Amino acid sequence: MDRRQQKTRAAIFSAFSTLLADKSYSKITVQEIIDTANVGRTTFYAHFETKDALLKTLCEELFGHIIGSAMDCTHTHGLYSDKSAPESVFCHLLQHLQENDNNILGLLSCESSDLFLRYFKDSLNELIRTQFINQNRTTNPDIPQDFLINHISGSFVEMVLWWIKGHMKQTPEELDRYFRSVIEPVL
Amino acid sequence: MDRRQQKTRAAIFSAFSTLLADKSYSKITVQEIIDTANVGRTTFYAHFETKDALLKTLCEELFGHIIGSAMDCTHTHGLYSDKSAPESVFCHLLQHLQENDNNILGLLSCESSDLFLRYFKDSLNELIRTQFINQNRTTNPDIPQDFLINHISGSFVEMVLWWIKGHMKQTPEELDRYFRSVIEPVL
DNA sequence: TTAATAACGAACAAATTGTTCTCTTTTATT
DNA sequence: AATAAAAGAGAACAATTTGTTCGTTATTAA
Repeated sequence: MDRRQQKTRAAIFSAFSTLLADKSYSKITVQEIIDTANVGRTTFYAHFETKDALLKTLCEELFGHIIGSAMDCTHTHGLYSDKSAPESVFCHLLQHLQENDNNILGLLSCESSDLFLRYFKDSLNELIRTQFINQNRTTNPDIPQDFLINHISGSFVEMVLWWIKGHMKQTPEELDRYFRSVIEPVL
Repeated sequence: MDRRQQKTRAAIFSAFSTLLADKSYSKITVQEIIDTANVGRTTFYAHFETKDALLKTLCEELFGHIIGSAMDCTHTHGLYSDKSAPESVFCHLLQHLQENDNNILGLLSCESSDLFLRYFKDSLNELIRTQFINQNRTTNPDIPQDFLINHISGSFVEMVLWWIKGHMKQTPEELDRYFRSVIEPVL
């Protein structure tokens, strides 16, 4: 890809992230993104059709990366490494979040975090669903598997929201313990 | 209150709900609300400062009502009527939702459902928190109560999202059973 | 009946959006 | 180093949208 395109793209993403740290997605205008990124109006529209398209692309890059790494993790270890293991995929994910790659935390702490967490949850659902299918788990037959999968990914997302809201006082390991203590009993 | 004010207010709320059934909140313009409600531009702004203020007021009216009724329910019965009771507050809430007062379901099924469910969750959190305080529950001391409260209300909201997404195939009683089977083990 | 008040409608400036030009700069390639 | 292709800049644009300010008309409560 042309070096100019890369630079422009990076500038727009960076500007967008910066703005998101300050104000909610809905209040950010294309004009502001253009000004902050310091690119021409035409250039922006050459790269992204709308502000929504920009958001979508950003989410795809971000969560594609983080979930991809978790996928690798589960392929070798399963949802948990083993029954007594301190290292679950969830812990792995939380650590990834805390490392703050690509300022993902900035996005998840911003006013529009819901937005990102929905994308996150969709990816998580996939991750957990494949785990269930691979492991042929024997769950309570009275409870639909689909419900359980949604419960797990949903609870995880809600936990992350709670974590962020409380300024991330807990370590990923602590959170993982909390999470397992409310999830494992239902599996 | 002046009869004219009531009518205007109702017309705006109704127009807003109608529009929300068709398109996402962010894509609705004040102009459309004005046109649909068939009120003057000045009149709209005399009632609500912005579109956001309108949304907030609508949410307050809606969830104030539904949670208020659940509050009454828990004051007499507690979070569950008794250990083996088929009637939990959650069931009560779900039934309320299904009855579709004020077209609340229309709002919760719309593209902006997240928006409403956040309001819903905040109210729920209050409801559950007061329950915990009143009952002096003896929960696992290693897990913060705050985490548990968030887990419960969060899971409930995620379940409702799941329910709506799947076109509400289940009855409130079924859902209540699912929910209790994943929540009671952790209490 | 009357005084208060709510709604209406037109017009307004300012900001935003997405597009279409032309012109300049930067690439990759030969 | 020369060149053709691609990308960006910048100005101008019509169309919407927003929130406000008028003066006027209708409705309400007393």
